Amino acid sequence: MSEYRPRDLDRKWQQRWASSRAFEVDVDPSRPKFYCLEMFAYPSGHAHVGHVRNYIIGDVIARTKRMRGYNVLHPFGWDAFGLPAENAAIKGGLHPEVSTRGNIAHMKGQLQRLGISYAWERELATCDAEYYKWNQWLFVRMFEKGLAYRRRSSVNWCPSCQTVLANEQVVDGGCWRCGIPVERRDLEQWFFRITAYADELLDGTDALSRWPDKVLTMQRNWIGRSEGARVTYPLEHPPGSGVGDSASAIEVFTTRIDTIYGATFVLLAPEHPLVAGLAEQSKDPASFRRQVQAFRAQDRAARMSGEIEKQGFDTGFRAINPFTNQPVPIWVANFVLGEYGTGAVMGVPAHDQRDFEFARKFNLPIRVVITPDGRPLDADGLAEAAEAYGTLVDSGEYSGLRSAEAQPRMVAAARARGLGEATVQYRLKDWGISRQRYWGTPIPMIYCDTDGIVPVPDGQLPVVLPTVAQFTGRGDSPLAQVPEFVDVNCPTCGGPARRETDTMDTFVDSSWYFYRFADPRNDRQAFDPAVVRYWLPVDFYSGGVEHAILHLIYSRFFARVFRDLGMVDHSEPFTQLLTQGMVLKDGAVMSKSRGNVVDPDTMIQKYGADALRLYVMFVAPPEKEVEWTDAGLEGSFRFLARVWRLVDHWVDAIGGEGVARGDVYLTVNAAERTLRRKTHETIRRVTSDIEERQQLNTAVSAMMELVNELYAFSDRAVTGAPGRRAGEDVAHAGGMERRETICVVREAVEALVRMLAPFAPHTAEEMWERLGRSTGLGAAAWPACDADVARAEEIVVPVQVNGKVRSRLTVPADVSEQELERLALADSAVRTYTTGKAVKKVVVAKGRLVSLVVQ
RNA sequence: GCGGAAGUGGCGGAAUUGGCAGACGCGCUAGCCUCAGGAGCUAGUGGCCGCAAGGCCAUCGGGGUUCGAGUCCCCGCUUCCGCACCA
Repeated sequence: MSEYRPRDLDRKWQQRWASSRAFEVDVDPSRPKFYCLEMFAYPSGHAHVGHVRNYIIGDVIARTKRMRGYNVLHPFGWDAFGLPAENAAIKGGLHPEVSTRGNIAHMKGQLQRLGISYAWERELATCDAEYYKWNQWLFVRMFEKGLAYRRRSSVNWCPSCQTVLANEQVVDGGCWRCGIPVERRDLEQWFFRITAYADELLDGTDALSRWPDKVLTMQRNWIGRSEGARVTYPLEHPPGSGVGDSASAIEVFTTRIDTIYGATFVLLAPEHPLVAGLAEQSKDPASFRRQVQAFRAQDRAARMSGEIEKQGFDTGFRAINPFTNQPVPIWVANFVLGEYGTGAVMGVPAHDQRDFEFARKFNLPIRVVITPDGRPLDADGLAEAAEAYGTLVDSGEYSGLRSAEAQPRMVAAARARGLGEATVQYRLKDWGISRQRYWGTPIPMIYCDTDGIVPVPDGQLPVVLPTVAQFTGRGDSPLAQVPEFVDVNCPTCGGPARRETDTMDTFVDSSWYFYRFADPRNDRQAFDPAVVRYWLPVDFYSGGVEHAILHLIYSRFFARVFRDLGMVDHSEPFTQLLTQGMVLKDGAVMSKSRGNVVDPDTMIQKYGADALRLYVMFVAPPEKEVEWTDAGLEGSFRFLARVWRLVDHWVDAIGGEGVARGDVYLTVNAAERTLRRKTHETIRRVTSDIEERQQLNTAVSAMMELVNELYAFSDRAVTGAPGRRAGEDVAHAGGMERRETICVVREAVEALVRMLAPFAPHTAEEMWERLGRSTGLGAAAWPACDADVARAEEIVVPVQVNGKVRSRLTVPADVSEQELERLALADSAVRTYTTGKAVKKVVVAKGRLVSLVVQ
């Protein structure tokens, strides 16, 4: 009798996998490939069980696919650039390079102690020059294609992180990382033209059938495509001098041109370019500017608190509604967004709730021009705006048309007069990637007074991040303080020039790392297209839902950039996406500051890696949030020990390479037949739970059922009695079993050990070895389900009378509907409910149920 | 406010196509084994009534469709998530 000692097994098998390079793979066109990937990790120092859950999910998939005969690529790496390491350095700690390398070493050890089957020879870190060189190379390609460009614009600035943030990185008005409210700053920045792919990124979501709807919805909303029109409102009296001349009209964006006859004012965002000019020409420029300034200052605070009160003021100027030809007042309003559309809107109070509130507050006229249900609306009696589509009224020649008919005609009319055109507007904006920080990829650009902006020639890449000794945390780029870095000769004219000193957003690093994994040591290219063609796209990708927009939309963008560079031949990089739920402790997300982290190493020390792996898979479906409990982990440990004892009990009888002769199954008894059925049914369930349904929790419970069945069977086999007998110790089976019993049990135990391998690989490998199998649990080791065996020959069919189950019939599985009906009506328990009553209806669901209606 | 997902025993969860609600595990109870048990084995464990056989009720609440609803439809409540003046 041997004891289950997981810690010894962990060590033994982890060493063996490493020395045999068990998980390293190469391109092999003769085998189907499977690329299994978990989002790589930011090396924060310590992984807690919440992080680790994701890697276990991926590992179960990877190990299963490997056993199913796939050539499985399962790599891991480090999203190693980023602010926390640099911030720690500012606080007087270690250089980011040193702390990052140390954190990587520790976290890698944690993953290895979990027995995650990574191809570690492909490990990469984005802070390696061999990696970020290709960030720079790609940046230059994008610059050449006009996909990377520089412009001055108002950007999000995090005062705490001392850097610019992309729109995607602003959450609830605050920095995604530290939560501090962001400010607006005008800065020269590099942008990636992701909007060039807006339509494609949106349409592409339809094809992502194996992504969660939630993520697709979030991406669609983020892209925010809306179709409408730009319409020009000429100024009533174009100012005769100065700024006004070139800006003698206001262009608005609207999705509801059908309501334009109801436009009774025009609203400008405080940031609108025309505002300064109007202020200049106004009666009281100082007061005008003061009010604009108040709105702009307000914006920041308002973002945090949510709703702000609508405010505005009349500029005193008027514009001409191009459809009514009537002048309407121009107001500046705090709720009009400068960044969206044209920064100006037409105010249609009768049919837009915001305009309605604004008009009521400032006593602006309300004109009804749409009747939703044909019944006239009274402008004075409106309680809220009538936003629904309907039939146009009081709209000149368009009166009487439906909204949908009117819109294209009105756009065409505006266009004919040069006062408008149909446009599509996106919420998505170009991705600002400049960061005024040190610990990132240097942007490979040079500024020359003669030649302007010049990319670093490919031959001079990588632009290596210089070692900086002092981190001050001041608001300019640390690289600007390194003269040896900044001062450079212009690649074109050779004269003195300056390097760009900003670094790239780290989301650039993570937008293509999954390609590099296919060919991680290539020093001539970012990757060999032929190798990528074999491995990509990623078949299974899992990670946190917090990347639903950020990383996943950027990666989809990069895939298209590589495609248009001719380097990949797909558009979507991730075929299937799983967003795993978080692990909570005491009802809250684990975090160092809360002090509620569960350390995987502590758990491994106590129960072994396999118990931890199994518990995390068993506790809930992968995408659900779970609450950590130590008791649950103990339960999984008990299960593994139970399996261990089972194997221990049978090992002498079933061990060795003996192969069952096919005909032995012809003489099995009833108990043996039941066990065989359970075995094959379990294979079917576990296989589909892992591969198709990704319900890893029910895969585990199916195996638990098989173990329970094996225990019950062992009891019978031991005692020779048909039923279970309390007190019998299954550990003393002796060697007296029938040949049939041995074959059936061997079949069951072997299948069990194999199916357990993805979840509890160390325990399974050890048991497999103890069973005397010379080949390990490698390729093609997955058990096969015999559908004929899995199918029950007898089934129990419930009989309902008026919707209540009154009897159960045990019948052959292939019983006909007629026979089932006959048996049901003849059943004595059923008859007590049917005698003296009329059977009005009989419904037979073949093989499932009989339902009688009596009266 | 808009959009999405969800609501099932004491707890985590299962029910795959509209067909026996509560698989599996945790916890709890009892028996066995044991020097001992925080080990193991066996049995029980949604509620109510009943000695029992059995019956009734039960999947957030209320309606509906159906022979049959946790599952489909309508109304409402609650929770979580995302978006949040996007014109």
